[in-house]
Amino acid sequence: MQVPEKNANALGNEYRRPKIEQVHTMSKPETRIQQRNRAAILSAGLEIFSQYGLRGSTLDQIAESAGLSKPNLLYYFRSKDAIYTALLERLLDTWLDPLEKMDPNGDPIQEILAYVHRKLAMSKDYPRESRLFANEILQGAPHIADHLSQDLRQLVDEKAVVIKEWEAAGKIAPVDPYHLVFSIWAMTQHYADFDVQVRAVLGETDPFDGAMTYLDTLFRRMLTPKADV
Amino acid sequence: MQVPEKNANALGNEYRRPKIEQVHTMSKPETRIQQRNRAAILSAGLEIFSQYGLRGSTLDQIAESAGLSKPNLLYYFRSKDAIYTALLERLLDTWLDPLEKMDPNGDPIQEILAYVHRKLAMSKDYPRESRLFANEILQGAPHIADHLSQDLRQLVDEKAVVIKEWEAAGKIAPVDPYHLVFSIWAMTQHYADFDVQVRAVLGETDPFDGAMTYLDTLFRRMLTPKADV
DNA sequence: TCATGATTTGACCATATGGTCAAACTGACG
DNA sequence: CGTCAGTTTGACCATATGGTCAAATCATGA
Repeated sequence: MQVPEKNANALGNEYRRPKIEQVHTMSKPETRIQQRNRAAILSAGLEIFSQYGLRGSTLDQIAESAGLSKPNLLYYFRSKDAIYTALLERLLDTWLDPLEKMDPNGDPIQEILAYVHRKLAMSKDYPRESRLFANEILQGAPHIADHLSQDLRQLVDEKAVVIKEWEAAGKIAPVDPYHLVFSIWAMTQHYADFDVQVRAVLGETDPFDGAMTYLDTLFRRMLTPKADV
Repeated sequence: MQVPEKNANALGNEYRRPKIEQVHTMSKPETRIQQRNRAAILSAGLEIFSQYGLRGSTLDQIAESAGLSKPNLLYYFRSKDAIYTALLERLLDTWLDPLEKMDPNGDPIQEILAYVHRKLAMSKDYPRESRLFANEILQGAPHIADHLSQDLRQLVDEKAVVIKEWEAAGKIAPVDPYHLVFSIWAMTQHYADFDVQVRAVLGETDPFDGAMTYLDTLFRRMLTPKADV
């Protein structure tokens, strides 16, 4: 499966024959070892990539962190890039999930606050994922540009409609729904991505306690419709 | 090499024969050529580093962007790191400036909004600087950790007091001043650092117009004290 | 014009790094 | 036990990259 690649395909190296990808595509079940090692590699990749970025990370680092040899890594993933890409793709779902969960039929302010809550929890519980993502976007999102203008955009468009409906129903004060979403992303992810800076300023104080309170207050005040309307 | 991150790289500068540093330190005036080339190098460095990060950028890239040969680069800066560090240090002042300008004697809400405005303008006009900074923080701020817990922290502490006084005077609604500052950083810098994402979602629409309106509304609603107080 | 220091560069080096490969090893199963 | 797909690795390679250096070129002021 992955070995029988017959490197004889000395044709263009444009697109290499995926050794492993076929395991997925061609419906061969993963062995226990494969599962374990792939998981270990992705975990190690997350750790390293989130810290040093794609170009700043080396296969040796990842290999060591995964407890495997470098050639062994490349037995499971065709290249460094493949590990990175696999991570990003897996991450994207996780990333959109909290927004997807926002329920059009729930109480508007509660729904938005719950979304903020979920996002902040992600920053707290998955800071490496957040940083990996941030790094990718910072570099111009070369690996996920499509996803952004497809899936992400579509989802946000969809939720923007919902928010506008809430506004029309007088359930929340008027706001630009897109910038509302941006501000939620910005403020919640800030606590993961800029963690060192936040902690440098706050000292010993834990950022997340105060953050939740603050964000709650912020969005409540901004979104609560004026009483007289 | 990047993991080992041996001795605090700030210290490692001692043992080398600084060709250029002496020009600075030893009070020798800069020649016109020096000024021009140093400026070109810093400009090129900003361009490249902000796009690929420290490790992701190469001297050759910077050299080409600066229109100089690689050895010539190293005639003006002792190392790649030296260029990066020089950039960061120059950037720090610029970065703190908008907050410093916040006037304790001005009208509270106006002052805060003006600060937001200045920060957003910086994201718009100096996105490369913003990204360079973001990248450094994301990596754990290895080159400016000190500055953060010194200068930055002190400045924020100082302004936090001012904000608390405004609050005590009933000029603004109660808020945690630290998280208020964080939220301003987060939301304004988001438009520079996550530019691709924002644009992927907004399509053709210019982000900054809507952003200013939105942020203005947001902070006004959050900070305006309740009428009945 | 010439001397002298500043500037520039081609050639070069050591190391790091992504990736390859053939050979060796392992484990599950008939 | 034997087999063979699946797994692992030591040795190796090509290239990229940060950095050095001696020699050449240039600029400027006496």
